[in-house]
Amino acid sequence: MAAVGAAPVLFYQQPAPAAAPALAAGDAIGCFFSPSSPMSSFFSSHGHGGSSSTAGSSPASGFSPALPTQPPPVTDPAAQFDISEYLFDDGIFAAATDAAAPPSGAAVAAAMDGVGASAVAALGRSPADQQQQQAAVERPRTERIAFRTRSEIEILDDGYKWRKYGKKSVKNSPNPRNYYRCSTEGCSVKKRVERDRDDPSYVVTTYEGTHSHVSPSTVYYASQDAASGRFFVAGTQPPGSLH
DNA sequence: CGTCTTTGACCAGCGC
DNA sequence: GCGCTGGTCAAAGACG
Repeated sequence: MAAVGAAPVLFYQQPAPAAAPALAAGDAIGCFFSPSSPMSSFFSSHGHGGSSSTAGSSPASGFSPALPTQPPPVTDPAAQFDISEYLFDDGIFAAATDAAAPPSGAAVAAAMDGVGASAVAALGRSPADQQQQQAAVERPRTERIAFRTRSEIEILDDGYKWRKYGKKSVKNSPNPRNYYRCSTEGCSVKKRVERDRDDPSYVVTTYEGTHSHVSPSTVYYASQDAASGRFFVAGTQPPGSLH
């Protein structure tokens, strides 16, 4: 399991672009969120990663395990945050800050793939919320996953380009909920962002659906220096377009 | 000028 | 049927 690469596993699905080209010995291809992205820091710093399936099946699954484990540090203090809880399709938050082993990339991918009971994540903790969650479970399944993060900023840069399309005040919460849609043409992924009603220092981000494209800021590593072990960034295009 | 945000209106689902 | 609530639409304005 790669230390990075959770991002494409989470947010990428078929149809895939052109298959990755054959690699020379020592080559490695990987990706992670934008170097300036706090999300990249999250995924790599926890050391859990993405798929390890055969290269070439899709850019989302063809990453070598031999990847750098630490992207450039996030220097903007306002952009730094602590991931606190993951929310999977059973609607249960799993603490991450104290957990020795946060959920694996495979587990997250499974949640995003809708594998499991409901594929619906509800944020409720009160009885009323649980009723809402029950209702949500009975609605048509949607790939949805939520993160509860401690952050000063609400908009966590996950590498994708989002367009805000709505803002709504939510019952029992003093904080409005913001609605975003992936601005890439043909991609219907949505996300909701709101401050936690109990602790405004936390931001609850809920992703719905899977991207039909790679992240615009995905970084691909084209080669690895044998002596230093460092990777060379090839660009922001899928491996198949590098030649 | 193109893109994005804002914000009020509208719609659908649900409970009573 | 009615009201409440969450989610979405779309026009207008802001911004680079």
